Amino acid sequence: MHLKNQVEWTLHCCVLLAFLPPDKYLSTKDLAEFHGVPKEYLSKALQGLSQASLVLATLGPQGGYRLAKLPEDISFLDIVEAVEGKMSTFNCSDIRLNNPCLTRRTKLTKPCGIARVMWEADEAWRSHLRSVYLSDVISGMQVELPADLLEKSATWINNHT
Amino acid sequence: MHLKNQVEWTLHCCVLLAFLPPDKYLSTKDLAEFHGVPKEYLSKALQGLSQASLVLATLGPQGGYRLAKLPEDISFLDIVEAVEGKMSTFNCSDIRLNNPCLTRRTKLTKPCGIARVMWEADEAWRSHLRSVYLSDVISGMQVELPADLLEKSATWINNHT
DNA sequence: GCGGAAGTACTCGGATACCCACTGTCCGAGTAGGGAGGG
DNA sequence: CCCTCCCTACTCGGACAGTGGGTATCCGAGTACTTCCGC
Repeated sequence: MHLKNQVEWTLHCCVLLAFLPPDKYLSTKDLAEFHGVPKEYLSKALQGLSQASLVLATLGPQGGYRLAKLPEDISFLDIVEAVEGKMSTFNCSDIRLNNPCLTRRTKLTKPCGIARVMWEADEAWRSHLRSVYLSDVISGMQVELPADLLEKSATWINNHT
Repeated sequence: MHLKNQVEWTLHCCVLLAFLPPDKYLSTKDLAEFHGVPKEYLSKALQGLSQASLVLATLGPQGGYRLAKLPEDISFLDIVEAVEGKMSTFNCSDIRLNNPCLTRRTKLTKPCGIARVMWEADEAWRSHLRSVYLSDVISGMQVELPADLLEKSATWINNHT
């Protein structure tokens, strides 16, 4: 069990896009350059965000992506699920039905107890991601990161729009 | 992100082993037959449990596996980590260090804020798994499952030791 | 000088190869139980 | 009849192939800007 690299890249891209002036766009090329990741592959991850309506895309020169919503309205779960999918991490294949002691008549109404625990754990994970918004980490960064780095990054963004 | 099938198999095997009379063993062959899964591959998963000292193995006729501890002392996390490993689900490759605005002097002491959130979510997942013990699901099964199924399964186990 | 249309350059989006880890399988090392033989 | 030794059969453990999803890449469809031409 392992999250894709794309998740990390996408999260960082969203943070960067949050610093973008309104109605401006940042291209995949610039996003990839800023984070030092392969442009073409990052593009595929951003497609997921676009399909999930988390970002807006525009073509042509000066085109690219920008956030479709405010950072206060985009949770980590939104981004993670846009890339990883909404499928549960645990897949119950109901192997209890292979129990040789089961007769035709015995009915198992409730879902498998083991699967229930695993699904609860999955929900605990998602619940935490759902509780953290993009704006939260941005506020944190503005406190923790050196001021000059934030300023230089902001100007870098402005030079690339 | 997706858990291996082996996790499901292993959890069910542990539950079955909990019903085993003390000092008796159940072979991989029987465990595989009971759950309808490939014997050879299940063996590989049980090796993980053995290396994590969750089960004891014995060779020869009448050999196999039995729990090394009481069901009250084996958490879901123990089993999941024995199969999936203790590695975090989120791998931070520190792409923030590729930021072109970073100078040689700027120091980033704290870990990446994004990674911290993802690690917290991972910990929430593990925390839930850590709070549920094998004995819990067994108690639940003894309430929910039909009595005759439990009895037949118990006799099945006794016939295979 | 101004408006419009064509051309161009740049963007996203989907379709296409490559590679590692999960899945599945096999065989060898080692041991516990059973049986035969001797006392 | 009982004890000991040997043999057999069964077990786990690690080493060996096959396949699907993640990783990386490329090219085509579409658009906004720019430039040029005509009025």
